[in-house]
Amino acid sequence: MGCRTCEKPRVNYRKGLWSPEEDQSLRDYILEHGHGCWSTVAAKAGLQRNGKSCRLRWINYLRPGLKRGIFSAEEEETVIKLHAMLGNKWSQIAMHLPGRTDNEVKNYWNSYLKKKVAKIEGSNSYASGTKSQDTANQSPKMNQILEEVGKQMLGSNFLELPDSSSVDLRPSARCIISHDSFKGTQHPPLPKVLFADWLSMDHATGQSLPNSNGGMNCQWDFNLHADVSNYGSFQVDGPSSGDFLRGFGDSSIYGGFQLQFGPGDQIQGGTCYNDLSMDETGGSLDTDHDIIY
DNA sequence: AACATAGGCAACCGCAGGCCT
DNA sequence: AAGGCCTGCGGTTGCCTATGT
Repeated sequence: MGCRTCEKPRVNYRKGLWSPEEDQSLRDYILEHGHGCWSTVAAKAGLQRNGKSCRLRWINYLRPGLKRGIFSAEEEETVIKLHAMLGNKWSQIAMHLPGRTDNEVKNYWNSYLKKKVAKIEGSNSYASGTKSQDTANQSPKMNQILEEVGKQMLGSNFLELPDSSSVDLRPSARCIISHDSFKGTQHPPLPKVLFADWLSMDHATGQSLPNSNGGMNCQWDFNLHADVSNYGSFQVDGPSSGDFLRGFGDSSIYGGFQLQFGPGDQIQGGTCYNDLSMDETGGSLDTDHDIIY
Protein backbone atom coordinates (compact mmCIF):
# COMPACT_ATOMS: atom_id res chain seq x y z
CA MET A 1 0.00 0.00 0.00
CA GLY A 2 1.44 3.29 -1.03
CA CYS A 3 1.13 6.51 0.82
CA ARG A 4 -1.73 8.08 -1.02
CA THR A 5 -1.59 11.13 1.15
CA CYS A 6 1.87 11.96 -0.17
CA GLU A 7 0.75 11.48 -3.75
CA LYS A 8 -2.08 13.98 -3.44
CA PRO A 9 -1.32 17.52 -4.44
CA ARG A 10 -1.88 20.08 -1.74
CA VAL A 11 -4.91 22.14 -2.43
CA ASN A 12 -5.81 25.38 -0.78
CA TYR A 13 -9.46 24.72 -0.28
CA ARG A 14 -11.84 27.59 -0.26
CA LYS A 15 -13.71 28.15 2.98
CA GLY A 16 -16.58 30.26 4.12
CA LEU A 17 -19.90 30.98 2.56
CA TRP A 18 -20.83 29.41 -0.71
CA SER A 19 -21.41 31.63 -3.71
CA PRO A 20 -24.44 31.08 -5.96
CA GLU A 21 -22.04 29.95 -8.70
CA GLU A 22 -20.52 27.31 -6.46
CA ASP A 23 -23.97 26.14 -5.45
CA GLN A 24 -24.98 25.86 -9.06
CA SER A 25 -21.86 23.91 -9.98
CA LEU A 26 -22.31 21.47 -7.16
CA ARG A 27 -26.02 21.06 -7.79
CA ASP A 28 -25.54 20.54 -11.50
CA TYR A 29 -22.80 18.02 -10.98
CA ILE A 30 -24.63 15.95 -8.40
CA LEU A 31 -27.91 15.98 -10.24
CA GLU A 32 -26.15 14.73 -13.31
CA HIS A 33 -23.67 12.28 -11.84
CA GLY A 34 -24.67 11.65 -8.26
CA HIS A 35 -22.20 12.43 -5.52
CA GLY A 36 -20.34 9.13 -5.39
CA CYS A 37 -17.16 9.76 -3.46
CA TRP A 38 -17.39 13.20 -1.92
CA SER A 39 -13.68 13.79 -1.98
CA THR A 40 -13.71 13.74 -5.75
CA VAL A 41 -16.91 15.69 -6.23
CA ALA A 42 -15.30 19.07 -5.67
CA ALA A 43 -12.64 18.58 -8.30
CA LYS A 44 -15.03 17.06 -10.80
CA ALA A 45 -17.50 19.87 -10.25
CA GLY A 46 -14.75 22.42 -10.67
CA LEU A 47 -14.87 23.64 -7.09
CA GLN A 48 -12.03 24.55 -4.78
CA ARG A 49 -13.74 22.97 -1.82
CA ASN A 50 -13.00 19.83 0.08
CA GLY A 51 -15.36 16.89 -0.07
CA LYS A 52 -16.59 17.41 3.42
CA SER A 53 -17.65 20.93 2.64
CA CYS A 54 -19.45 19.81 -0.50
CA ARG A 55 -21.26 17.07 1.34
CA LEU A 56 -22.39 19.45 4.03
CA ARG A 57 -23.55 22.02 1.54
CA TRP A 58 -25.52 19.44 -0.38
CA ILE A 59 -27.11 17.86 2.67
CA ASN A 60 -27.95 21.07 4.46
CA TYR A 61 -28.83 23.37 1.63
CA LEU A 62 -28.91 22.05 -1.91
CA ARG A 63 -30.52 18.67 -1.90
CA PRO A 64 -34.08 18.44 -3.16
CA GLY A 65 -36.96 18.26 -0.75
CA LEU A 66 -35.56 20.55 1.88
CA LYS A 67 -38.00 22.65 3.76
CA ARG A 68 -36.97 26.20 4.47
CA GLY A 69 -38.39 28.69 6.86
CA ILE A 70 -39.79 28.57 10.34
CA PHE A 71 -40.77 25.40 12.07
CA SER A 72 -44.45 24.64 12.34
CA ALA A 73 -46.04 24.03 15.72
CA GLU A 74 -46.16 20.32 14.95
CA GLU A 75 -42.49 20.22 14.03
CA GLU A 76 -41.62 22.16 17.14
CA GLU A 77 -43.55 19.75 19.29
CA THR A 78 -41.89 16.81 17.61
CA VAL A 79 -38.44 18.22 18.24
CA ILE A 80 -39.18 18.86 21.89
CA LYS A 81 -40.58 15.42 22.45
CA LEU A 82 -37.92 13.57 20.54
CA HIS A 83 -35.19 15.55 22.22
CA ALA A 84 -36.66 14.55 25.56
CA MET A 85 -36.32 10.95 24.47
CA LEU A 86 -33.16 10.93 22.43
CA GLY A 87 -31.10 13.81 23.72
CA ASN A 88 -28.83 15.54 21.20
CA LYS A 89 -29.29 12.91 18.53
CA TRP A 90 -29.99 15.53 15.91
CA SER A 91 -29.77 13.24 12.96
CA GLN A 92 -32.30 10.86 14.48
CA ILE A 93 -34.61 13.71 15.40
CA ALA A 94 -34.31 15.14 11.90
CA MET A 95 -35.37 11.82 10.43
CA HIS A 96 -38.81 12.46 11.87
CA LEU A 97 -39.02 15.91 10.32
CA PRO A 98 -39.26 15.57 6.55
CA GLY A 99 -37.30 18.25 4.78
CA ARG A 100 -35.39 19.32 7.87
CA THR A 101 -31.70 18.70 8.38
CA ASP A 102 -29.94 17.75 11.56
CA ASN A 103 -28.09 21.03 11.43
CA GLU A 104 -31.29 22.97 11.12
CA VAL A 105 -32.88 21.10 14.00
CA LYS A 106 -29.80 21.60 16.11
CA ASN A 107 -29.67 25.32 15.40
CA TYR A 108 -33.36 25.71 16.07
CA TRP A 109 -33.01 23.91 19.34
CA ASN A 110 -29.97 25.87 20.47
CA SER A 111 -31.30 29.24 19.49
CA TYR A 112 -34.92 28.92 20.46
CA LEU A 113 -36.36 25.67 21.73
CA LYS A 114 -33.83 25.16 24.49
CA LYS A 115 -34.93 28.37 26.09
CA LYS A 116 -38.55 27.59 25.59
CA VAL A 117 -38.20 24.18 27.19
CA ALA A 118 -36.14 25.70 29.97
CA LYS A 119 -39.00 28.01 30.76
CA ILE A 120 -41.42 25.13 30.84
CA GLU A 121 -39.20 22.95 32.91
CA GLY A 122 -38.24 25.75 35.24
CA SER A 123 -34.94 25.28 36.93
CA ASN A 124 -34.67 21.53 36.72
CA SER A 125 -31.65 19.88 35.23
CA TYR A 126 -33.22 19.24 31.86
CA ALA A 127 -32.84 22.81 30.71
CA SER A 128 -29.21 23.13 31.61
CA GLY A 129 -27.99 19.68 30.85
CA THR A 130 -30.11 18.71 27.87
CA LYS A 131 -28.64 15.24 27.94
CA SER A 132 -31.38 13.32 29.56
CA GLN A 133 -30.87 10.02 27.92
CA ASP A 134 -30.66 8.22 31.17
CA THR A 135 -34.30 7.44 31.52
CA ALA A 136 -33.86 6.16 35.03
CA ASN A 137 -33.09 9.64 36.25
CA GLN A 138 -35.88 11.44 34.50
CA SER A 139 -38.40 13.56 36.29
CA PRO A 140 -42.03 12.46 36.53
CA LYS A 141 -42.89 15.16 34.02
CA MET A 142 -40.32 13.85 31.60
CA ASN A 143 -41.66 10.37 32.02
CA GLN A 144 -45.06 11.74 31.23
CA ILE A 145 -43.74 13.32 28.05
CA LEU A 146 -42.01 10.12 27.08
CA GLU A 147 -45.14 8.13 27.64
CA GLU A 148 -47.12 10.54 25.51
CA VAL A 149 -44.59 10.35 22.73
CA GLY A 150 -44.56 6.60 22.86
CA LYS A 151 -48.31 6.44 22.59
CA GLN A 152 -48.26 8.78 19.63
CA MET A 153 -45.65 6.70 17.94
CA LEU A 154 -47.80 3.65 18.39
CA GLY A 155 -50.68 5.60 16.91
CA SER A 156 -51.71 6.39 13.40
CA ASN A 157 -48.83 8.68 12.53
CA PHE A 158 -46.32 5.92 12.68
CA LEU A 159 -45.96 2.52 11.31
CA GLU A 160 -47.52 -0.40 13.05
CA LEU A 161 -46.35 -3.66 11.73
CA PRO A 162 -49.01 -6.29 11.54
CA ASP A 163 -48.56 -9.20 13.87
CA SER A 164 -48.10 -11.43 10.89
CA SER A 165 -45.11 -9.49 9.60
CA SER A 166 -41.78 -11.15 9.60
CA VAL A 167 -39.56 -8.13 9.94
CA ASP A 168 -36.38 -9.02 11.71
CA LEU A 169 -35.57 -6.58 14.47
CA ARG A 170 -31.88 -7.03 14.73
CA PRO A 171 -30.07 -6.32 17.98
CA SER A 172 -28.66 -3.13 16.54
CA ALA A 173 -32.14 -1.74 16.13
CA ARG A 174 -32.91 1.14 18.39
CA CYS A 175 -36.34 0.43 19.72
CA ILE A 176 -38.21 3.51 20.71
CA ILE A 177 -40.59 1.74 23.03
CA SER A 178 -38.00 0.14 25.20
CA HIS A 179 -38.53 2.91 27.72
CA ASP A 180 -39.69 1.77 31.13
CA SER A 181 -43.07 3.34 30.59
CA PHE A 182 -43.83 0.73 28.01
CA LYS A 183 -42.68 -2.33 29.79
CA GLY A 184 -45.28 -4.59 31.21
CA THR A 185 -48.61 -5.67 29.96
CA GLN A 186 -50.33 -2.42 29.07
CA HIS A 187 -48.51 -2.10 25.77
CA PRO A 188 -47.98 -4.81 23.23
CA PRO A 189 -44.54 -6.33 23.00
CA LEU A 190 -42.22 -5.88 20.06
CA PRO A 191 -42.09 -5.82 17.15
CA LYS A 192 -43.24 -2.25 16.77
CA VAL A 193 -40.76 0.18 15.44
CA LEU A 194 -40.73 3.59 13.82
CA PHE A 195 -40.78 3.28 10.09
CA ALA A 196 -37.93 5.73 9.76
CA ASP A 197 -35.93 3.72 12.25
CA TRP A 198 -36.73 0.58 10.44
CA LEU A 199 -35.46 2.06 7.23
CA SER A 200 -32.51 3.79 8.73
CA MET A 201 -31.24 0.68 10.43
CA ASP A 202 -31.18 -0.82 7.03
CA HIS A 203 -29.45 2.26 5.74
CA ALA A 204 -26.90 2.09 8.49
CA THR A 205 -25.88 -1.40 7.65
CA GLY A 206 -26.19 -1.09 3.92
CA GLN A 207 -28.03 -4.36 3.81
CA SER A 208 -31.46 -5.30 2.76
CA LEU A 209 -33.92 -6.14 5.45
CA PRO A 210 -34.09 -9.85 5.74
CA ASN A 211 -37.81 -10.12 5.28
CA SER A 212 -39.96 -11.51 2.58
CA ASN A 213 -40.89 -8.14 1.22
CA GLY A 214 -37.59 -7.21 -0.30
CA GLY A 215 -35.19 -4.65 1.04
CA MET A 216 -36.27 -1.06 1.12
CA ASN A 217 -33.74 1.50 1.99
CA CYS A 218 -34.52 5.17 2.31
CA GLN A 219 -34.70 7.76 5.02
CA TRP A 220 -37.87 9.67 4.54
CA ASP A 221 -40.37 9.72 7.26
CA PHE A 222 -43.95 10.63 6.67
CA ASN A 223 -47.38 9.70 7.70
CA LEU A 224 -48.16 6.39 6.21
CA HIS A 225 -50.12 3.26 6.48
CA ALA A 226 -48.11 0.19 5.86
CA ASP A 227 -49.11 -3.23 4.84
CA VAL A 228 -45.96 -5.23 4.76
CA SER A 229 -47.90 -8.43 4.46
CA ASN A 230 -48.98 -7.38 0.96
CA TYR A 231 -45.87 -7.72 -1.11
CA GLY A 232 -44.21 -4.72 0.37
CA SER A 233 -46.57 -1.96 -0.57
CA PHE A 234 -47.13 1.08 1.49
CA GLN A 235 -49.30 4.09 1.11
CA VAL A 236 -48.30 7.63 1.82
CA ASP A 237 -50.75 10.36 2.49
CA GLY A 238 -51.02 13.70 4.18
CA PRO A 239 -49.14 16.91 3.51
CA SER A 240 -45.78 15.32 4.10
CA SER A 241 -46.08 13.38 0.91
CA GLY A 242 -45.77 16.63 -0.94
CA ASP A 243 -42.41 17.25 0.64
CA PHE A 244 -41.42 13.77 -0.18
CA LEU A 245 -42.40 14.22 -3.76
CA ARG A 246 -40.78 17.58 -4.10
CA GLY A 247 -37.57 15.68 -3.72
CA PHE A 248 -38.21 14.20 -7.11
CA GLY A 249 -37.97 17.15 -9.38
CA ASP A 250 -40.65 19.28 -7.86
CA SER A 251 -43.55 17.16 -8.86
CA SER A 252 -46.25 18.83 -6.89
CA ILE A 253 -48.42 15.88 -6.19
CA TYR A 254 -50.39 16.14 -3.04
CA GLY A 255 -52.71 13.67 -1.50
CA GLY A 256 -52.30 9.96 -1.53
CA PHE A 257 -50.19 7.84 -3.72
CA GLN A 258 -48.88 4.38 -3.47
CA LEU A 259 -45.49 2.89 -3.87
CA GLN A 260 -45.01 -0.65 -4.95
CA PHE A 261 -41.91 -2.62 -4.20
CA GLY A 262 -41.02 -5.96 -5.49
CA PRO A 263 -38.89 -8.43 -3.59
CA GLY A 264 -35.79 -7.52 -5.51
CA ASP A 265 -36.21 -3.78 -5.49
CA GLN A 266 -34.03 -1.52 -3.51
CA ILE A 267 -34.09 2.20 -3.00
CA GLN A 268 -30.97 3.64 -1.57
CA GLY A 269 -28.68 6.56 -1.60
CA GLY A 270 -25.74 6.90 -3.84
CA THR A 271 -26.83 7.95 -7.26
CA CYS A 272 -28.99 10.38 -9.01
CA TYR A 273 -32.58 11.04 -8.14
CA ASN A 274 -33.55 12.11 -11.59
CA ASP A 275 -33.09 8.56 -12.72
CA LEU A 276 -36.32 7.97 -10.93
CA SER A 277 -39.43 7.59 -12.96
CA MET A 278 -42.74 8.06 -11.31
CA ASP A 279 -46.09 7.31 -12.74
CA GLU A 280 -48.27 10.07 -11.40
CA THR A 281 -51.47 8.24 -11.97
CA GLY A 282 -50.45 4.91 -10.63
CA GLY A 283 -47.74 6.32 -8.46
CA SER A 284 -45.49 3.37 -8.85
CA LEU A 285 -41.77 3.74 -8.66
CA ASP A 286 -39.36 2.34 -11.10
CA THR A 287 -37.10 0.85 -8.52
CA ASP A 288 -34.54 -0.32 -10.95
CA HIS A 289 -33.03 3.04 -10.21
CA ASP A 290 -31.73 4.46 -7.03
CA ILE A 291 -33.04 7.45 -5.20
CA ILE A 292 -30.52 9.90 -3.95
CA TYR A 293 -30.52 10.78 -0.28
C1' DA B 1 -26.96 58.29 12.38
C1' DA B 2 -23.56 55.61 14.65
C1' DC B 3 -22.27 52.19 17.61
C1' DA B 4 -22.95 48.10 20.65
C1' DT B 5 -25.12 43.92 21.57
C1' DA B 6 -27.81 39.75 20.82
C1' DG B 7 -29.63 36.22 18.06
C1' DG B 8 -29.80 33.22 14.07
C1' DC B 9 -27.70 30.49 10.92
C1' DA B 10 -24.19 28.50 7.85
C1' DA B 11 -20.10 26.35 7.95
C1' DC B 12 -16.06 24.35 10.11
C1' DC B 13 -13.73 21.15 13.31
C1' DG B 14 -12.73 16.99 15.51
C1' DC B 15 -13.97 12.45 16.56
C1' DA B 16 -15.74 7.75 15.74
C1' DG B 17 -16.81 3.89 13.01
C1' DG B 18 -16.62 1.24 8.88
C1' DC B 19 -14.30 -0.07 4.85
C1' DC B 20 -10.37 -0.77 1.93
C1' DT B 21 -5.60 -1.72 0.80
C1' DA C 1 -3.04 -6.56 11.63
C1' DA C 2 -2.16 -1.93 10.71
C1' DG C 3 -2.78 2.25 8.62
C1' DG C 4 -5.31 5.36 5.70
C1' DC C 5 -9.52 7.10 3.66
C1' DC C 6 -14.37 8.23 3.65
C1' DT C 7 -18.56 9.30 5.74
C1' DG C 8 -21.59 10.75 9.33
C1' DC C 9 -22.39 13.03 13.56
C1' DG C 10 -22.36 16.43 17.32
C1' DG C 11 -20.12 20.50 19.11
C1' DT C 12 -18.43 24.89 18.21
C1' DT C 13 -17.25 29.06 15.80
C1' DG C 14 -17.79 33.12 13.21
C1' DC C 15 -20.32 36.00 10.16
C1' DC C 16 -24.43 38.59 9.17
C1' DT C 17 -28.52 40.90 10.43
C1' DA C 18 -31.81 42.83 13.55
C1' DT C 19 -32.59 45.39 17.53
C1' DG C 20 -31.52 48.50 21.22
C1' DT C 21 -29.14 52.58 23.07
